[in-house]
This record gives sequence, C-alpha cells and structure tokens, in this order.
Amino acid sequence: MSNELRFNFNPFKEGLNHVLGTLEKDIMEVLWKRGESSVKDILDAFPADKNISYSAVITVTNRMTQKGLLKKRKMGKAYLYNPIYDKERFFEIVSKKVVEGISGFSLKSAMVHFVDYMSQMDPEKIEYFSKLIESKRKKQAIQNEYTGKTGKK
Amino acid sequence: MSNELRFNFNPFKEGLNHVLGTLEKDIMEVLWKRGESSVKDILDAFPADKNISYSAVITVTNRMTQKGLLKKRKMGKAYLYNPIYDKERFFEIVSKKVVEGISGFSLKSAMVHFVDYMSQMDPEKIEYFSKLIESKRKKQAIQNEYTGKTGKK
DNA sequence: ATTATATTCTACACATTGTAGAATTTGCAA
DNA sequence: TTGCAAATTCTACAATGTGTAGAATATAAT
Repeated sequence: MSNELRFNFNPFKEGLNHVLGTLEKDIMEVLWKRGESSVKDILDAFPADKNISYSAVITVTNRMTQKGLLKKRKMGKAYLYNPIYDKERFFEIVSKKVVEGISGFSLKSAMVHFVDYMSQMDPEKIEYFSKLIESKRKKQAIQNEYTGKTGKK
Repeated sequence: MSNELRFNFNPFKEGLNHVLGTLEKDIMEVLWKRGESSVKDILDAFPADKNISYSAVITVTNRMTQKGLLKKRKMGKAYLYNPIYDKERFFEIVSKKVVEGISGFSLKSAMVHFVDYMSQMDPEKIEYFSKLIESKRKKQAIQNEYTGKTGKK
C-alpha cells in the first residue's frame, strides 16, 4: 500500500482550503494546535456554534488517515489522531509538489508569473529570491569546476 | 453568469491532465489541432481503437462549454466547438493562477522549491530567470525614483 | 456485568468526470 | 413538403472526493 500523501490544488480557494476540504482543514488545525487528540477532543475544540456530529468527524479523520494526512493509535477505548506532518512540513510538501507540477507544466510561464507575483511584493522578497538564485548558481559553478560538467543534471 | 475559467490542479498528473480529465484533454487537443470542429469531427480525429460514443463526446464538450473552456456556434444542423483560449494562452492562464495560488499559500517555500527545481535544469534556465528578476528589479528601482515610494504595492 | 462512550457500518447529498442509450429535434435533399 | 439521416437533448449510471449523520455494535473501565 502506497502511503504517500495525495492532494489536489485548487487555485481558487485560500490557505489550507487550496488543498483540504472545510472540515478537513478545521480538523487539521485543531490537531496542529493541540497535538494528538481524540475525536472528542476535536469536537470540544470546535467553536460552540459549529454543529457537527461525532460520526462526521470520525469519518473524516479516518479518511484523512487513509489519505496519509494523519496517523492514529489506540489509547484506552478511543483512538488518538495526529498529523503525520507538522504544519511547516505540510506546507513544504504541498509547495514542492505544486511548484514541480507547474514547472513541468510550463516552466517559462511559471517563471514569468512568479517574478510578476513577487514584483508586487516587498522588494525584500525579490531580494531574498535573487540571493537564493545567486547562491544556487555559485554552487553549480563550483560543482562544474570539479566535475567538468555543463551543469545539466 | 460568471464565465471565468475554473480548474483544479492535480500535481500528481502530467501535462494537460494536471488540469483536464482524460476525455477533456483528448477533445481539447483535437480542437487545438484542427480548429473549430463538430462532434463528428472530433470523433473522427480520435484513433480508430478509441471507442467512445457520440453522446459521451457531446456531453463533455457541453460541460466544457459551461466551464468556460469552449465556445460553440450552430452551423447547419450541428454545433461547432472551439477553444476559447489557444494552447499558449491556456497554459499561460493556468500557470498564472497556480503560481499565484502557491505563492499566496507559502511564498518562501515556493521560492525555495522553484529555485531547486530550476537548479536541476539547464543553467540556461536559471540564467534566464536571473535576468527576468534583474530586469524587474531595475524597473522597480526606476519607478521608486520617480514616485519616492518603497516599492511596496 | 453494566454502562457510558467510542467505533464501525451504512447511507445519503453534492460535485466532477466518464460513459452511453433513448427520445426528440432538425436541416437538407428529393 | 415531407421524410430520413444526423445531431441534439435528456436521462442515468459509475467512480471518486467530501460533508454529514443515524443505527448498530464493540469495548474499556468501574
């Protein structure tokens, strides 16, 4: 069984909802905040006005477990759920996969729009990015000296 | 009625299937190749071994029309379908939206992985990219001289 | 052993995509 | 002008993903 994390990216949503459904997102956020939690814990953590059944939560946490988002372990009579990836790592994984995907889809467009996007941001952002690239280029240049290669991987 | 193009991006597929279903993709490719075509034209353009019904194609072309991918016009007794965006433009639109999405999702990760991705490519690619950025920075610097602003939008 | 509580099972709703049969419409040709 | 071939529309089912929850069942702790 492949346990690799699978997801879709919806460009028309925001934040975690790019990748997760509404309830999935709520659950994920509770787990990241509280750490390992039972279904009851999760329900208790929801705002009082959020009316959602025990069953609904359990169904979704189990689906998330199958999807490779959560792991669970039995503790007493209940299961405790915990994210497989912490929040940073999760964003990391999604970013990587989407960036690779969109780069493979159309590298040139991706580059152009990426720069466009950044140019609307702080100059700091673009600065940081420039530095990232320069350091990468230097690394490559050094490697090429050693290997005599062209840099193509 | 909002006619804006809507799509999901599946990072685990390839090429057009990042964004389109299998049949949708086949249809789109026929239309980009042949230009305006009837359902029959599309069916004829499919490889002989591809067994797909007239109804199936018509259903999907109509759904694609609703989704903002195709437009249709009546010609004789049949409808002719045509992509709203040519292939370049389509890739353009998808790239832009996904890049904006993933940048908003996690700019720093996006930057890092974007550079990583390119560093596995030709040095030319990274070079091109560096230039894009530098020219953008210069443009901004000039603008700032005029406006006295910080560059923040 | 009882019981509160947690799980499992099942199921329905909606959205997207693939698929296609049946019924109906329609344009053109004779 | 009418009849037929061809095209459309209508309807429907399957699979997948997500939200939702009731009913039945299992189980741990007292």
